[in-house]
Amino acid sequence: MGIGMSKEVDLYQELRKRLISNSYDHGAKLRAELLRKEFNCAASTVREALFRLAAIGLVQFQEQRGFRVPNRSAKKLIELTHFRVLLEAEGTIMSMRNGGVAWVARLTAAHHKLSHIEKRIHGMDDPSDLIDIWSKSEDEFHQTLMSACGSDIMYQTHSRIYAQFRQQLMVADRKFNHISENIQNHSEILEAALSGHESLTRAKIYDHLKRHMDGKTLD
Amino acid sequence: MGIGMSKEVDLYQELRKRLISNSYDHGAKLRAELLRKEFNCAASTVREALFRLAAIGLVQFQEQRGFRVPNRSAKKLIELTHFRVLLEAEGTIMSMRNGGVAWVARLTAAHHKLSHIEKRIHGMDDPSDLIDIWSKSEDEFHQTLMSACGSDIMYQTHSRIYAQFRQQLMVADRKFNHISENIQNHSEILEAALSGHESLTRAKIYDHLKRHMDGKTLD
DNA sequence: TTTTGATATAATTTCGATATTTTTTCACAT
DNA sequence: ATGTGAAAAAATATCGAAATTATATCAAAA
Repeated sequence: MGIGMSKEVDLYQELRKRLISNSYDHGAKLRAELLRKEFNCAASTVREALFRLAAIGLVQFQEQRGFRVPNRSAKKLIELTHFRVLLEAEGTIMSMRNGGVAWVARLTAAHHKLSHIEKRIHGMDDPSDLIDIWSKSEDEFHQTLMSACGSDIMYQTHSRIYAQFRQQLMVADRKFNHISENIQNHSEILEAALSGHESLTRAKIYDHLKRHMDGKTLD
Repeated sequence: MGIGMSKEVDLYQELRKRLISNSYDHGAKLRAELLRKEFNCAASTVREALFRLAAIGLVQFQEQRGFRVPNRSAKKLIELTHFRVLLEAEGTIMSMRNGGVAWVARLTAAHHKLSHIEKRIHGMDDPSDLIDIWSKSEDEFHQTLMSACGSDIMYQTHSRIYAQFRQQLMVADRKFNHISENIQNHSEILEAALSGHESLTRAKIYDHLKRHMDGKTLD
């Protein structure tokens, strides 16, 4: 537990991790009472943490009916993918215009890290130990794309949408069935962004995500 | 007070109204203790309502430092305007593709209502009594533009951004200094949308909002 | 005068309990 | 069997107070 961190922050962070990594069944109720016992705190503390998670769309809140893990659906995944493409394409293009060398450096570094991990995963039988680290790296790469767009509000929105997108993805996809495709995609996005070609960049971001647009990448 | 409405919902709705209509100074602290007295409820009830308002960006929350009304700034207004144009243009085009006659009917009706009010305002010396009703109508018109886009997530995001945008606007703008411009803009957006011309529609939405992109429409 | 640190004050966060609402259970009637 | 409604159980929402943390005050030292 970090210094200055309130109990709620711990709760929030822990639950956030669980929700994004699909530790809970979709649609499952998040009972304040159970969490209260597990985390050894008051019910209202749990409640607050859940409200904050509802704020970013990772849990669903219903008046007088508590909190639950959002249900997964093809429709939702398609919507999230669409929106993510829009935000990420627009944000990346803005970063290309405003980011300068500093951004290029950060992006190259983030890609290098991600690419390294993805290549290791590619040659493994059981890469499940690397899920967490890959997860963080891919997150970082996509966030870096947005990071120089100059708009806090777009950056934050993208980060919410990305989290919800990940929450919707099926387990099978986390087994790296498309790893070689992904390696290719990430490289092409980097190349396009560095070349300064805006519509090409937009197209490469779309290519990377288009396979989620038919809703087949769900459970 | 509506039936089945919890205390918190009342609080939430009331505070939301105040925040959007700029009843509080920007940057002002929202002390749970004061609100508790005013609404005759517990501090944690206030706290929850404030968390939910923070979720949609209408109040700012800081760990161990409570809640405050977000500060206004040119940067923020410019960001919000940019993002709103992106969302509203994209959403309207999606509505044009998917909405069909039902959407066209709803949009025409919403515009008719708005246009009627705006014309009344145009001929008045002191239109301050009409602020609330105009506010609702303009909200409805812009929401209707998005309403058939087929993406809940984009619709909800737009509605958040719109609320934050309105929160940022200066008082002077609420005195209808640009009313004749607005009447023109709204008509042109409607026309473009009905004509099915996508890039024209995009341009008209941009035209409607571009005057906020220099940050001069602040206090 | 400015800075530092101790103390007092005020605000926020957490708590455990109570009140309210929803959901489940089960006897009874259709 | 099926549906209805009352009672019990479980879950959620609200409360008032206690514990924690930040902020203001002010005296002493640089």
